[in-house]
Amino acid sequence: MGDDKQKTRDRILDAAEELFATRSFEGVSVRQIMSKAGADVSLAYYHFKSKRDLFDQVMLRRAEILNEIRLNALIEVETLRGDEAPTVEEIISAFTSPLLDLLDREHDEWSHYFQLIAQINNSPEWGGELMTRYFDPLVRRFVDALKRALPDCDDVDLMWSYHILSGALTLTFVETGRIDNLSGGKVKSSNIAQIRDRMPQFLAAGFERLCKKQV
Amino acid sequence: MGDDKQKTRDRILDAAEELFATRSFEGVSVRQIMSKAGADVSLAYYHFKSKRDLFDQVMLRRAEILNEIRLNALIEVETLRGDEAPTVEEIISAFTSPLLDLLDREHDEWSHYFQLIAQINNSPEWGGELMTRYFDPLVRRFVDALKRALPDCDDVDLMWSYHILSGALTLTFVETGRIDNLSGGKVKSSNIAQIRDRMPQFLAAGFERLCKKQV
DNA sequence: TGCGCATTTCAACGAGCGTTGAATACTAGT
DNA sequence: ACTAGTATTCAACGCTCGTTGAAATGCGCA
Repeated sequence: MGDDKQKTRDRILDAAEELFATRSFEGVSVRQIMSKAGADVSLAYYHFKSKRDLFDQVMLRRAEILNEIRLNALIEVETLRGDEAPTVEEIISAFTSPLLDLLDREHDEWSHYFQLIAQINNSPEWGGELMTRYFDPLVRRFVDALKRALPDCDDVDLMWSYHILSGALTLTFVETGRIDNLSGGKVKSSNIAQIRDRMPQFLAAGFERLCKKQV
Repeated sequence: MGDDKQKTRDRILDAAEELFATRSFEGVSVRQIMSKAGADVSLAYYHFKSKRDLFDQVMLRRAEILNEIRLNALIEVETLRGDEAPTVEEIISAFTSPLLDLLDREHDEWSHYFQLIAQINNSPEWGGELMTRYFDPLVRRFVDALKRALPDCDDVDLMWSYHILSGALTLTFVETGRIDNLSGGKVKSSNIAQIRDRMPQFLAAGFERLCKKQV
């Protein structure tokens, strides 16, 4: 009955994903996860080696899908242009839009995972190792594309620009409602359509100003 | 001996600040904090009402200092200009540079606090309420200044631009070493001097492009 | 029907958690 | 030297934690 096995395992992963995302790794107990998953505590240790292993599997489950989608988006803009390099905005859009689209169109399935990413990306303890492990190859690929679009850009400028990009994208994943408050309700953090095109526009302008100044 | 009281209380706050910042609220026990502070467990409950109260006092201790420094920086660029509005870059710089300067010049004293800010800003559970409580008045003041510098800017563009700014600044607080890896060691996340001027330059370009497009 | 295996339940372990109350040490003012 | 009050220590509470081993269940196949 390998079908039920998959079903239970996935229910545990779903519950863990949501709770880890909203309350952090240490802020949630295995018992709370299994209670949300509707299964006995010890089943967690039948399907996973430990709480930490469960966490790693939560991370891994969607990372591969994500990397493939984003890589395809980059390849698409590159081949579309043929021999000449894509614009900075097109590259950035290939990096950010797949995520924002998933957050917009398949919100229930992806929002918790993105929140989890945001949390570990901003944690000194987890951020370095985990983000490197799961996303570095893809990021290098994008940085290379940006270097080709901005051939005269200094490495220091380029890397700090990417750093700003990364921070901006990350915060968008966590819908704290702060922007709703600050705008007096006129702007909603849940309205991803609003940020989808603005994000690459804003960031491309930054890249270009920083990289052009010493040409 | 009100002097020793202050000394012990501050040692507890220092230890708590560092541990909360690196391992999160739930990831650290009161016993671990007091062990680092070199004092008995129950002293935590003599100086503070609860673990949560200790956390709040850690947040509060530096928030007021920070708000004053940043407000003064804004007032300074405003009065320097006299009647005409400061440039977008000057306003952004007044918002970001005080923090980056503290991180650079008084690293040991401020780095843990900034890491803590980064962590709660990216937490859906804490981020909304705590950031609003401690920093919203100041943020509103800066957003108003930006509105004056960009009078034709749509509110939606302006708020999302601020959102990007906030995410970029936040991630800079947490030194995960990712940028070190990605750049092959050529760029160091600890080298705040490199980002100090690049951050406002980059972000001002973004604000201006987003806000000018529908004029 | 019964064997073998994957899945699930039940009960428990030692450890650490946040928190408290009572007892002790210290020190400033008389 | 005595007192008042602040600061610190000691021992313990009830509870939850992550994890485990053994027993029970369900199921495809002989």
